[in-house]
Amino acid sequence: MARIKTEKNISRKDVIVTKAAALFREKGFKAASMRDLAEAVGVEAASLYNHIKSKTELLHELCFSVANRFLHKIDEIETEQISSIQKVEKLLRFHINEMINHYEEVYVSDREWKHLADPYLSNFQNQRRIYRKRFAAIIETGIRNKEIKKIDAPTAVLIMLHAISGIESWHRSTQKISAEELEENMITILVGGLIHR
Amino acid sequence: MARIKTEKNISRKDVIVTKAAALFREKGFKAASMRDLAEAVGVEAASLYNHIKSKTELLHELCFSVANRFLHKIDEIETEQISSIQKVEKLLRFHINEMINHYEEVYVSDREWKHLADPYLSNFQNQRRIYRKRFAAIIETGIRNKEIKKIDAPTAVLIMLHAISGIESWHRSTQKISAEELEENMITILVGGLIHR
DNA sequence: AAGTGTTGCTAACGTGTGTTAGTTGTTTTA
DNA sequence: TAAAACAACTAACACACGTTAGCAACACTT
Repeated sequence: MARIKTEKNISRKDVIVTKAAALFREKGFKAASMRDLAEAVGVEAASLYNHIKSKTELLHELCFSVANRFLHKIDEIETEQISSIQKVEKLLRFHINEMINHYEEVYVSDREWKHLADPYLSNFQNQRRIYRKRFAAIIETGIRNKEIKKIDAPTAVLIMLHAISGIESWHRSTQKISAEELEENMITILVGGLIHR
Repeated sequence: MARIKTEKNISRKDVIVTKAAALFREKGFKAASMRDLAEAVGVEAASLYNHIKSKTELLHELCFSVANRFLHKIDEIETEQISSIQKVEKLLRFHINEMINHYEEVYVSDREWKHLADPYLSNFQNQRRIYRKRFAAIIETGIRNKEIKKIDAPTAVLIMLHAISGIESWHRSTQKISAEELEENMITILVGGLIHR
């Protein structure tokens, strides 16, 4: 009888959630079936339900664990005594590293949250909206201090966050530059722009 | 008997494809059912098949019509006698306007192409890869001419293209800045960067 | 070694899916 | 106005899906 292998401190549920992230990323939440997931885990579909409540529960867990990591980080950054530009850069670097190191979870949280069911859906959307407002507030402070150009802050946030989700393409490309190079390039372009002066 | 209304030069198939774009954008390709689509069109599900071959055909049409518009544009821009930065800006403005004015089709083409079936899938991926290489080539020329900073061109392309897909959030936000403002802000940030000099 | 909870299995249910067949009604053509 | 082409309908099929019930095998405690 095939058992789900676990190492210490990793529950069988964690194994399932992790495999689910990879699967949802690859196929999309709706297109990924519980039978697919079972195969990836090495078990029959019904057996999954000894560890999880439902397919959507997997999505909840993924989306909110990612969202919470970002919320904690912005909590931390807001209180630091550094310039706005430095705050923006720090937040961006965190996003970039999350996308590099926890690719599948972050990607799924970003693209598949639409398939959450209420009340989780509204909750998630709220968190997201608030997070973006706080990000925009940092930028607006920077504009008032003349560190940052006079731009529409929400638009800037939208550009930054979506630009980072492009790391998806980096992950899948065959000729990758290193993670460090990627990070530096993204910061250069997003913060400093394209034009050579 | 409920008939699909058409105006001149718009076939019933076009009506279906357009409604499909809106539906696929809202729910995702997999989650959108033919019965949903039928309801949006105002007809029974089976009736759709008098006009289309299959559900995936709808996705093909959407993806490739969008892809072709971008390919034509880059053909045009490549031959122009302007600086690399100007070419980049022109291409970006085209992307932005496509995203503003043909939101649903562009969005679906961007996010749902994974659900294409071979040989369409490989075909689409190829076109996409080639398009990005041509975009990167423009940037590399700019770098050699010292118009553009020494950055990794593929990374720059990835940032630009994904940043633009963020216009999705603009579409759904309640307090929108105008389309013109959006365009100018995006160009400012993407081409000129964040830092005030 | 016995007992107990855990984790797996098989079988199956109910529902929703894309799609086809066959028919009826409507518009266009001759 | 009759015939031909088109576009809608109802009914149904075959299949894949998420999930549950009931039972068997394993692992750990005492």
